[in-house]
Amino acid sequence: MRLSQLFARTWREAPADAELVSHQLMLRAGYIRRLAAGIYSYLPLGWRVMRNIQEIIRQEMDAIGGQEINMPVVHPAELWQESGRWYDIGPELARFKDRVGRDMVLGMTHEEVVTDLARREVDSYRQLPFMVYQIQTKFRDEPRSRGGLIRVREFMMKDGYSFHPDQEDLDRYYPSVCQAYFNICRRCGVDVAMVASDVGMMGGTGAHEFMLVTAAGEDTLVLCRRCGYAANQDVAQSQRGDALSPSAPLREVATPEKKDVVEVARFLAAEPRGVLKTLVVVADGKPVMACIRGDLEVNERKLANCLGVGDVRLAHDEELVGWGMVAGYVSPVGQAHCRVIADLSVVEEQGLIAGANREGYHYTGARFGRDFSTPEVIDMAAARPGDACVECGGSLELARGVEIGNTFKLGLKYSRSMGAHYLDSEGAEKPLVMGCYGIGLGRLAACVVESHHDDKGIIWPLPVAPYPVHLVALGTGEDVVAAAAGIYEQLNASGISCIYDDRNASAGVKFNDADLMGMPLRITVSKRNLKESAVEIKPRSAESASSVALDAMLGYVQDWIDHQMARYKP
RNA sequence: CGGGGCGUGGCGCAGUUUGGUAGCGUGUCUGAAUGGGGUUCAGAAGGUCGCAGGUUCAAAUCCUGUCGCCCCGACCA
Repeated sequence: MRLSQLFARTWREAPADAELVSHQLMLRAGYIRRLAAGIYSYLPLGWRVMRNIQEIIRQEMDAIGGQEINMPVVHPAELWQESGRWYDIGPELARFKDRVGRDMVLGMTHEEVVTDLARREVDSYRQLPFMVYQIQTKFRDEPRSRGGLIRVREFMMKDGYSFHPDQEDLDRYYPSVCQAYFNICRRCGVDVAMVASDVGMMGGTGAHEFMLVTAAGEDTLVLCRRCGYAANQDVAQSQRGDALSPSAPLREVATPEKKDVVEVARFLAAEPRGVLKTLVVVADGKPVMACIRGDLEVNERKLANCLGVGDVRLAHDEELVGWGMVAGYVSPVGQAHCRVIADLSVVEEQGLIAGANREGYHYTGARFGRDFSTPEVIDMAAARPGDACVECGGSLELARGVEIGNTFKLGLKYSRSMGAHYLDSEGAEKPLVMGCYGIGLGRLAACVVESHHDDKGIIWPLPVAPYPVHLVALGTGEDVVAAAAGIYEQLNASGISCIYDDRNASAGVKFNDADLMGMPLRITVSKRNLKESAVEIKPRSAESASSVALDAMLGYVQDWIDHQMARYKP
């Protein structure tokens, strides 16, 4: 491709509203252009990256028995009503009516459609298991898109769905998908962490996310360096430390104006961890007292999952009043009206400071099982850095991550609600057991850039680079132009695709654009080198260039490419 | 949806407080010189100042409304 003809231009400066490096560089180098909030076009260079990523994904999905299909973008609402998500999902599901007034949706994912396919096609255990996947555009009307390609509304996703006769078969297959995901990310040059994750709106029995660990990430991860434990904070477990509070009789003490944990603890000469923190949350419109040791925070996602509701929120002060509660002095001690749920951290404590359910007073010496109780003891604490790992006791760390892909054991959620059955070898009707597996391609591309750039531009790993070679002709002398054109032809004839900077521009402009666009190998043709019958070859990732004889050029490039590709081989 | 901010040639910005009919850098086009890290000189094109009302002799500037975009939060397969 001649750069003079390439449909894209580079920008010297990034638009002011692009914050992430990947966003800035992909805009500046002419890979993507924004059409609307969270909606992007891919220019030729960007699309070549996407096609490379697609091909890697296809190879890895095919390698684990995947069969590529393509499902519609537009779905009739009835399918989503059958699964229940028509009612469960809010405005991020784009809905519209067709010309005859029929409700339709834009597919944000394809469980319904693929389950519908499966129930029509599958009758017998002999057809199981199988996995189908597609690479296709999705639309989710996110409340807030951000970060360039990291969080968008319209996006290309690889979504795969596996169907199994039973849970054991899904459990057997699931690790091969995870391995394929590691392979995909490694071949794209992205180092990912597989973390246990929340099952979210998909429902199901287990899930993992594949995360690029980066400060630009939106999710909080809990990691143990010692044993490799890794989980999204929304499901992460941790040890809370031994109970310390001494046993004491329950006694009411005056704590005027002391409402929050820190104030109360200080007033009574105690530590925050000697206080029983009681949050009143609203779940399905009803109040629940969530009790946790004072030094810990509640993770609302974990709490909501334990309560079996979509989400919880803190109650407003007016709501508390309506329920006869006193803000700052709420407590499970001596009250019988409100559902109480307790974190594991409070069970062993012998004498905690707790609210007295009246203005200006707390109890000391409150003990679980004696002064208050609930059958609902759960893990709702947010893991903290430095907490002990539940697996090995090592010290946990917190990190941020970008979710590139996810894997879910869906189980029976859709086959039940949509009636997808098969007959087993005994002739008994059984529901299909499903897994589903997603990867965001644009997000993966952005993560490659986040992982591979310097202050001058992108540094593409060879397998995803739009072109392996960036050929630069310096000056407009006839000999240089002729030599460069010859090399261009030679590379093309050898199947090495190449971007050829044939513009009448100065060396600085060409080098800067080459660095910005980030092709792995740069070949420079100039009068200076031509005198030695040589060209200059420089890997984008290297500091300096090598002089290579003209007649050795092709072999050098081919060897370099082969050597690089070997690093990324599955 | 809550909080904050921004809309002025392709991109980055000034001008808005104190109304007087739009400017700088970069990019683009033409010509010339230059030719190893965004080179130089000369000339040129390109803007209903997001949109709609209103105030005024006069609005980028003041008022009202509206749309779009960004950041933080809520939300998120």
